[in-house]
Amino acid sequence: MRWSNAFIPTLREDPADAEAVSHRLLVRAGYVRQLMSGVYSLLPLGFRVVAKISGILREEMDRIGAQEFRLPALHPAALWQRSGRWEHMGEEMFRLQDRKGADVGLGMTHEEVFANLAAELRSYKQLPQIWYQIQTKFRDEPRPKSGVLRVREFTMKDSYSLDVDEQGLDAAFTRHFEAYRRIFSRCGVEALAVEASSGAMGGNESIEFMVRSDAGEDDVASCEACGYAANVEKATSSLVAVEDEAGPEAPEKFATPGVHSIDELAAFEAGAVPTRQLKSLVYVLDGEVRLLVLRGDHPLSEQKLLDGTGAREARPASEEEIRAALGAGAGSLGAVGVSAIPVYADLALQGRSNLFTGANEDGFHLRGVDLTRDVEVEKWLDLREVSAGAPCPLCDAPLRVERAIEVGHIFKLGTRYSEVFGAEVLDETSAKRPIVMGSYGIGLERAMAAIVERCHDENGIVWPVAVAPYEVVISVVKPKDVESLEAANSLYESLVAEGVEVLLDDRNERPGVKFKDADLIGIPYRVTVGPRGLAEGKLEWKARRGGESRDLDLHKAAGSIVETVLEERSRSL
RNA sequence: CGGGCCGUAGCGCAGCCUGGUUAGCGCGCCUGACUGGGGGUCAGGAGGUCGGGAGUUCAAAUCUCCCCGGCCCGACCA
Repeated sequence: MRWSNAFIPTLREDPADAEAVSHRLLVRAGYVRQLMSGVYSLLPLGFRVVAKISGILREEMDRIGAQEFRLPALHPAALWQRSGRWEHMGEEMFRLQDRKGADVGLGMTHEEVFANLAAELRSYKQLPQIWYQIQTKFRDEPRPKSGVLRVREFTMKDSYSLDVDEQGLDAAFTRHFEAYRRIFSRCGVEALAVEASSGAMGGNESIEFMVRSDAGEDDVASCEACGYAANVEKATSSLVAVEDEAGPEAPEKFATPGVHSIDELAAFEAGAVPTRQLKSLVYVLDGEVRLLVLRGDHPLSEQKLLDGTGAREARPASEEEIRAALGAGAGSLGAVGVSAIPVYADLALQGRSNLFTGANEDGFHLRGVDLTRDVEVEKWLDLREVSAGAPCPLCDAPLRVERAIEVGHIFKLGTRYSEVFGAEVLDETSAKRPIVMGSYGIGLERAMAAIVERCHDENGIVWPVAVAPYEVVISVVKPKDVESLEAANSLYESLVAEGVEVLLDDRNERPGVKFKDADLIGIPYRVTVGPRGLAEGKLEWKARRGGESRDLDLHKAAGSIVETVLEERSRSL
């Protein structure tokens, strides 16, 4: 491609509304443009990067024996009503009506459509199967953000495994796990595989692939010592045995005027450090009021609460609901003697005694509380969100907690969809068995943005060769110089003939502009052709990453460039 | 859905509070010249429903109301 004919609208300044690095750079370097909130156009450069990622995805899906489909984006309501997700997905699903007034939804994911097709499978002999597609998904996100990281319309590679039994699913899951490792490694980013909550997808096991970045929306706990890694929605820490000093025979009430928080009670002279306090939270789970108790310094993880109770919705109780349930306001709540509403306590509190908590009377607290003796705990649950430094559940080393972008997610779905859609096969004994499914996704534009988050410097993007829109850019310092232009053209032709992806910067621009643009758009290698070098029969070869450069002999340049590029390509296979 | 903020040329912004010539600036763009190894210089030029509508006023980018769109924080989110 000749730059003079290309549409690469680079901007000299950062776009005003871009915060995240990937957002800023992808817009500024001319890869994407916003059409409306959460909806982006991929410009030629962006499209080429996504096409590179798609290529890697197809190769790795092929490698595990997957077959590519192309499924509709337009789905009849009836399909989603069968799985119950027409209602369940709520406002996140884009909905419309056709001319006959029939309800139609835009596909957010394709479990339903694939399960519906899988109903044509008859025999275990036809299994296992892995089906996939690379297609546009629509989700009416409440808050699109960070450029192309969280959007309402995006491309996803979604695959689905179909097996007769759990062992088959385990095998398909493992194959995907390995394929995903290869995919992200080939894309040039380190993706951490972490245990995750399955959330609304159902199923019993899921692993997320996370790329560390401040622009991410998830927190990941990881242990350098043993390799444990989990989304904080799922992560636990080991329980440290605590020796509480002997307390009184029974809880003692004492006045705590003006004390309404853990911190205030810690600062109160008759108070106690947060680790000796109980945090009491009133929550409404699917309409039922519950009292949750955690250690004073432990934050509640709402996702764990949902996962642990099986509730679909959790919200903090209102001031009125709290008063109705416990007779006091938030800030003076406690679980001692509470029997009207069930108490769920965090596992970290088991066996603790001599603790401080609210007295369910405004302005009063209790000390000397013994969980076992004084509180009627209905369920002990893992409710706390782990924080940095907490001991690893496997080896007790301190955990790290970091922001990360979820670039891939693999799920064991089970038979939820196959049962509903009648996707059943006969096994060896002629018994009908629902197909056991798995579901595996990767967001392409998000992956592109995650790569940029990891691969950039102050001058712009620094693409890994495997996903770069072009592998080499030839910058012609003085295009009006006939000798320069001829040398550049002939190099360009030779490289193109060898299958190298080259961008020839033949624009009538100052060299500084060309260098800045080349750095900005992040092409891995740059060849500079100018009178100064040509006078000595040389071209300059420069790597974007690291910046090292060397002179190439004009007549041997093409060969050595081809060699380098091919070597770099093979490295990511 | 709650809170904060923004919409003026392709991009980045000023002007608005305190209404009043022809709405400015930088970058980019077009023409020409000089130039050419990290966003060059000079000369000339094009480009605006001031997000939309209604209102107040002799007069609205500026004041008022309604609407639309966008960004950030939170809630939410396979």
